[in-house]
Amino acid sequence: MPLPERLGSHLKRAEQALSAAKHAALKPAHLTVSQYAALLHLSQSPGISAAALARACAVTPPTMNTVLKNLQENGLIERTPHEWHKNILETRLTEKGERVLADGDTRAVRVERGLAAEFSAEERETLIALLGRCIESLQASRPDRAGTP
Amino acid sequence: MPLPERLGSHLKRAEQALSAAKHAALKPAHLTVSQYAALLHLSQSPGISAAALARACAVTPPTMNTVLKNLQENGLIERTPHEWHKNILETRLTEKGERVLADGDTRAVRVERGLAAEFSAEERETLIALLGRCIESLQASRPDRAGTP
DNA sequence: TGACATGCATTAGAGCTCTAATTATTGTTC
DNA sequence: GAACAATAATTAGAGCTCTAATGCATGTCA
Repeated sequence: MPLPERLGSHLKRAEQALSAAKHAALKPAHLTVSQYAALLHLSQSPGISAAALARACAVTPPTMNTVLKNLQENGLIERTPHEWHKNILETRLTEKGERVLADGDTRAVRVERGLAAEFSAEERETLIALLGRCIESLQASRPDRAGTP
Repeated sequence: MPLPERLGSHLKRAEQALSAAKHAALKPAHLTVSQYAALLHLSQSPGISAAALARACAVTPPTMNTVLKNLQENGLIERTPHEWHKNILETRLTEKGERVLADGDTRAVRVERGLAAEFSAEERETLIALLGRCIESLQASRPDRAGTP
C-alpha cells in the first residue's frame, strides 16, 4: 500500500506539526503541551482526581502522574488528600499555576486561531466531523477500549 | 476558547486513536509503530543514511538513532560503514528484518484499510487535503522549519 | 593550504507515553 | 460481617521524542 494513500501518514504529520507549533508557542511560558492541557482541564474542574484528569486529557493515569509530578515540582499545582474519601488526592492550581496558565493560554489560543483562520467555518466542521469518524472507527476496532472517551 | 472549537484537540485524539490501533496491531509482530515506519522506509531505500531516514520518517536524527539502536539489538537491521564516505553508516534490513517487516506490514495495512473503508473516495481526498493545509499553515508559522519536509 | 560551511553520527538530558503489576479504599452483595 | 468488584494512586520498565552540544568527514572558496 503506497504511503500517500495511507490516511495515517497525513494524520501523523498534521498532529506532529501542531504539536511542534504549540510546543514552540508554549516554550516562553515554560510549559509543555501536556502540562498546558492538564492545567487547562484542571482550571475547569478544580479538585478533580488525577485519574479523572487523565481521562479528560485522554491519557493513562501513569502518564498523568508524571505530568503532575513535574507540575508540582514547579509549584503550579498542589495536591491535598480528600476530606473523607481518603483514596483521592484533590488537585488544584496554585496562584502561580493560574498565572502561568493564563500566559500559556493566550499563546496556545494564538496557535489555534492561526490554524482556524486557514479554513472557512464549513471546512472546519467538515474536518472535525471527518476526524470524529476516524476516532470512532479506530476505537470500534479495539473492543478493549470501546467505552473509553 | 472552548475546547470543542479547537481543531487541535480533535486532531490529537484522532492521531492518538490511530497510534493506539497500530500499536496494538503491530504488537504480535514485536514491532513498535516507529520501528515499523523506519523499516518500511528502509525497505524502499536500502542503504540510506540514518539522517535521511529521519527526514523520511519526519523525526529528528537522535530520535531515529534510538529507534535504530533497538532495531539493531533485535537483529532486524545492520549498519555498515560507507565504502568511501567514511562518515556515513549505511543501514539495511537483515533477512529477519525483511520477514518481520512483511508480517508487520500486513497487520498495519489492515488497520489502514479498515480506516479507509470508513470513508468514500471523495471524503478521503477531502480529509487529506484539509490535513495538508493544516500542515502547511502550521509550518508557515514556524520560520525556522520552513523548508523541512 | 587554510578557513568555512555543510552534513552525518552521537551523547546528554528532560519529558511524555504506554503496559503491567501492586496497594489501598470504597461500596456492594451474599 | 466477609467476599467481591470498582476505582484511585503509584511504581517499574521500556520506548519514543525533542533540544542542545560535540566530534568528525567532506567539499568549497579565498
